[in-house]
Amino acid sequence: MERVNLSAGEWRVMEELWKAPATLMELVHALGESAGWAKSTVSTVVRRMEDKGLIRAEQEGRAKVFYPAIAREKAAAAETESLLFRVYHGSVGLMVSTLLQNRRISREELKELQALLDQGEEEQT
Amino acid sequence: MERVNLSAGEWRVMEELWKAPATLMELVHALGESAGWAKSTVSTVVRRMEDKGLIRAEQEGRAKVFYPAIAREKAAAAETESLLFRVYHGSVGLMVSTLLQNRRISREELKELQALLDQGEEEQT
DNA sequence: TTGAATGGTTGACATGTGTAGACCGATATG
DNA sequence: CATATCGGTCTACACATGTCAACCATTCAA
Repeated sequence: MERVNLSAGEWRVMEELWKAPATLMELVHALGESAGWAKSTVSTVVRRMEDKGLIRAEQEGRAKVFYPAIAREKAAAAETESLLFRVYHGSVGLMVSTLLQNRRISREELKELQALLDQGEEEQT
Repeated sequence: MERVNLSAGEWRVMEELWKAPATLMELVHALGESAGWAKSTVSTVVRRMEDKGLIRAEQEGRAKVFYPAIAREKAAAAETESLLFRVYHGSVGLMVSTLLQNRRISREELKELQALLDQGEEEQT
């Protein structure tokens, strides 16, 4: 269970690659639009991420195609756990309560959450 | 609604100050034990935090006493919201579901969460 | 009076991250 | 052929953060 902890910029890149693997130039276009990054910015971030093993590249014709090397769920879980302990000392209740206090949550979403909890209860049995 | 976003080190300091306001030396002792920080490390981090307005100091006798300048709930909420959007695009359901998937949650905690949700439902009415 | 404790301040270095300009070779196209 | 585009590398800078050693002035106890 590796300790992945992505920066905001790294998340942007991963988001693209989780949608679909892409060449550097595809990333340049996507992130140029969505993040306003210059080509060299994209390139640098991508290179550093490859060095770290967050993504990997495969030569495909003239261009390299980049793939995520970690699953989105894994990265999301790692970030979330890290925050859970740093901020809430591991208390899920506190975290969820904060989450709920800070928004007007829709009736539908409440139902969904309750369903999630019920599911958790069953598994426990 | 200021954008507070504390680093891991800053959290350690704030944790101490949220327990109770403290002098630099009290922080040095506490963080020396809990974090293994040298006196100068504590001092530097504290100074930078004061510059940023995260904490404020009041002369009290020979020593300055440091106080948190932001509430814990505010800081916690800011971090949580930031993660919620960066990682889950704002979906509370996804976030909670990840949280639940990653642990065996106790029956009591489940009850608590359910109570939280029920409360949310009432408010909505 | 001298040495330890109190209560600091300063300057410095390493690493990670955000950001990009300059440059370069290959290829496609007018 | 010239030149634009594709696909990419390299170097560099700034700022935040983690980390500390060295230094200093004041006070208090032995």
